[in-house]
Amino acid sequence: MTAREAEIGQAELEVLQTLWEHGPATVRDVLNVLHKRGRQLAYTTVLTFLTRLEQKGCVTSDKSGLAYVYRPKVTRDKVSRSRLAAVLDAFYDGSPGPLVLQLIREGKFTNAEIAELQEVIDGLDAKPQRRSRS
Amino acid sequence: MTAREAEIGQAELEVLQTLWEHGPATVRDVLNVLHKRGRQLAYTTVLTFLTRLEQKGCVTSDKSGLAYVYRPKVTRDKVSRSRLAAVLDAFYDGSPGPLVLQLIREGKFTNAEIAELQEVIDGLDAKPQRRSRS
DNA sequence: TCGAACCTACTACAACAGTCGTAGCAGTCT
DNA sequence: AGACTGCTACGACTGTTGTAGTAGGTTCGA
Repeated sequence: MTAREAEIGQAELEVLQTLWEHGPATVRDVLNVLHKRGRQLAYTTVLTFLTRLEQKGCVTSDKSGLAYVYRPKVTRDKVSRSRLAAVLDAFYDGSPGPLVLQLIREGKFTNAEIAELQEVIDGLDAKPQRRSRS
Repeated sequence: MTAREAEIGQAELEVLQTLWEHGPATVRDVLNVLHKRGRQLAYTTVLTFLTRLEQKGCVTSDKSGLAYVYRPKVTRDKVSRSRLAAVLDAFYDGSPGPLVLQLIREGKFTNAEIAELQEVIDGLDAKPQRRSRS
């Protein structure tokens, strides 16, 4: 419970994402990335988000040179896991089967993904009750 | 965009869930269900949530008899879809493959689910580029 | 018919999220 | 040294969410 990832807001998350993607960055770095994406924000707004993220334990900062450099303290993987788990608990009774079925029904998977999935699943040695190849 | 499901708060969602599970209900009905679950809320709090959900277009109400009866206007399916899509977009680049792989890696699936999944996937006629049977 | 029980409408308020402005400090260029 | 530029600290404001109280109407049984 080091970081309360659950309480990362939408806009805060955007900022955190740029850190995950681009590594350690200053406020201005983040701002530039966001601007490039068409996200118009004030410098101080980004600063606020980074400060709040730091208070929440999601990033650290150290002053190297002129400005503070922020770097993520929680991994993207961890946050995604907990977000996914939240949706899973709220809507799929915590079990991922129905979730995947829904994704399949919606045709979200590309053929390539389905093939890959097939491979991975076959690779799992989970009760090989109906596997036809070894 | 009839209903802005994105903006349903956590507590509001709890209320909406009871409507999905128990069908049309009055404020008191919902309150009873929640109390049974150990969720202690005031009557007026539930009323507030239902009122807000109605403003957001997520439920409808009609006065049949003494009290208003609320019924869901958005389906659970629709909301779960949009929630899942949000996580998908934010963390998995919109493609569900990696998401499922993560679930598998975490061992979230039971063996039975994996078997079922296998079945469903095999049943899909997705460019059978590596299917070995049938 | 009178009171208890129940219902809704309205109001309130704290916390948080999103957004930014101002003020002041530090380094830099001329 | 003075002017610029860039950075941070702090405060502020709005809207939303979670939570609830109060006031006033309606219904139903005694």
